[in-house]
Amino acid sequence: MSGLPEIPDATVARLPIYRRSLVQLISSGESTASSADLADLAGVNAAKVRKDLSYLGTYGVRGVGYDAEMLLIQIDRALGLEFETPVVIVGMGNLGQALAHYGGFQSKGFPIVALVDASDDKVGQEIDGLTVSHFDDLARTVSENGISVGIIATPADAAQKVCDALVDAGVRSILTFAPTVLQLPDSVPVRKVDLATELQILGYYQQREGGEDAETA
Amino acid sequence: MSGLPEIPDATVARLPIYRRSLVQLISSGESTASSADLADLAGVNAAKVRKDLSYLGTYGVRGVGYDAEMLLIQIDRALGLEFETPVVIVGMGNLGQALAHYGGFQSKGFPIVALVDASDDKVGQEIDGLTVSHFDDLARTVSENGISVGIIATPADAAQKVCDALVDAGVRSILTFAPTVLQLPDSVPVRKVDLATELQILGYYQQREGGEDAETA
DNA sequence: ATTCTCTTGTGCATTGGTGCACAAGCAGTA
DNA sequence: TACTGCTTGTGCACCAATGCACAAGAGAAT
Ligand SMILES: NC(=O)c1ccc[n+]([C@@H]2O[C@H](COP(=O)([O-])OP(=O)(O)OC[C@H]3O[C@@H](n4cnc5c(N)ncnc54)[C@H](O)[C@@H]3O)[C@@H](O)[C@H]2O)c1
Ligand SMILES: NC(=O)c1ccc[n+]([C@@H]2O[C@H](COP(=O)([O-])OP(=O)(O)OC[C@H]3O[C@@H](n4cnc5c(N)ncnc54)[C@H](O)[C@@H]3O)[C@@H](O)[C@H]2O)c1
Repeated sequence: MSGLPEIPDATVARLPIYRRSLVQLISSGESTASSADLADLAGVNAAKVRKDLSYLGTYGVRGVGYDAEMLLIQIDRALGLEFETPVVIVGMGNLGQALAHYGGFQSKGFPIVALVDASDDKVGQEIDGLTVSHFDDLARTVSENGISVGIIATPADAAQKVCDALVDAGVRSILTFAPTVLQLPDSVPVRKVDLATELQILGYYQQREGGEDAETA
Repeated sequence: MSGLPEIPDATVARLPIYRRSLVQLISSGESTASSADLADLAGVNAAKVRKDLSYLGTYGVRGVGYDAEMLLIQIDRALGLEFETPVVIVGMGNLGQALAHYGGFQSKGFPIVALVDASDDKVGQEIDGLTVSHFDDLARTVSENGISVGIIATPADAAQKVCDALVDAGVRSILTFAPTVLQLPDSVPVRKVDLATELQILGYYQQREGGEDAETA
């Protein structure tokens, strides 16, 4: 579809960090950003920054750096952030409600436009200006609102069912908090956030305290 | 300290998934687990499972598989899960409160034993059986409770300060939700969970919808 | 004892990621 | 125009991770 040249996974995972760093530089008045500046703010090697950015095209100027505004536009284009991406949260328990209240998604281009739960306790309730709708109406909720991202915040044992329903409803990518492996078509990308897993990973490095790092990929 | 042979990062990140799969097999009555079983539940390649587990030692039996209970013990030993690891949450806003209410940490060996905030609105409040203590008392809170993990759930601009305070207080590893790069000594491992970043990564893969995967590392 | 079946453990080739080091090239100055 | 200072873009060598493929070994059956 897009004529872009295929960006390595490791690079894609860093683009949002560069973006954040860049926004920071811009808001502090800089109009150009060098790879060294970005490397510093992003906590990585400057050569890596340059190689990563080179996948977007040749937007740097030797001897000067990158034009900050231009680079931001290019990163946004690569990440598909030119347009807003509406999100639905499924599962309005502890976590789902915290996510619904969080303003950070809206401001980053991912407005939360619908909330869904299966429990009668939750359905109909108003949370942060949105009325919780029923899981059975998911397909309609998704299509009516043009939703393309689904966030799963249900217990693990409901996650696969919710996942299937989201895919059927036409959601194009999924972010899950449920600690379980989801089965889904290759055409729908998933990211998993599992907090207990993160703590367990820390346990390993903490145990052999003494230096090795534990970078989040 | 431990005479263990140094486990690759990629393997460490998968051990918690194997652990979860193993617990699942055990609770469904299995007493042995083959690499194929585990691979299936964990959503990875069977050869990878075997190579990963081989870093723990030689606990499999050819023709049979792994003794489930024994393997669980070995994974727990590698991850330092033999003993409970007390946790403090700093920042009792939306997210901090959701985390405090979540029972999953306790049951996975990471009891939340203290809650901290800097705002007078929050300090003194009781949440889930714990009284929120003041940020200025962090050092005492950490040492009195033998806390070794700190979770940062404050806004990004307070995160570095909180991080420094946690390290000074003697915390041995950190999990942060603040969307910012933290500066801290190599001896203290960190893991970062950044939800906006996750959504942006999904944006890339969604844009070039058509097959490439987007595995969480 | 021999054979057959099943599963581990690992050697090896391949792929992906990292970072050093340097030539290429722009801007500003004289 | 020629020179200087700075920063990009990338070739290259290294290291980590992946997964195929197979020999080695365990147990069951005959
Ligand atoms: N709360 C946390 O801080 C936290 C931390 C780490 C992981 N998690 C994970 O996040 C998930 C949610 O956690 P939580 O604490 O919010 O749980 P919760 O029990 O508070 O909320 C779960 C919600 O999902 C709803 N639900 C159940 N089945 C559903 C279905 N089929 N369709 C729609 N909604 C359904 C329930 O009605 C409930 O409102 C869990 O998988 C949990 O393991 C939560
Ligand atoms: N809520 C979410 O769903 C969500 C999602 C993604 C990321 N995050 C990130 O998690 C962090 C917390 O988000 P939130 O929505 O809970 O924010 P919040 O504003 O609701 O809560 C922040 C809390 O931190 C406290 N605080 C501020 N400075 C402090 C300090 N120095 N020491 C101790 N406490 C301090 C505040 O008093 C407040 O109670 C933010 O960095 C946010 O970007 C939150």
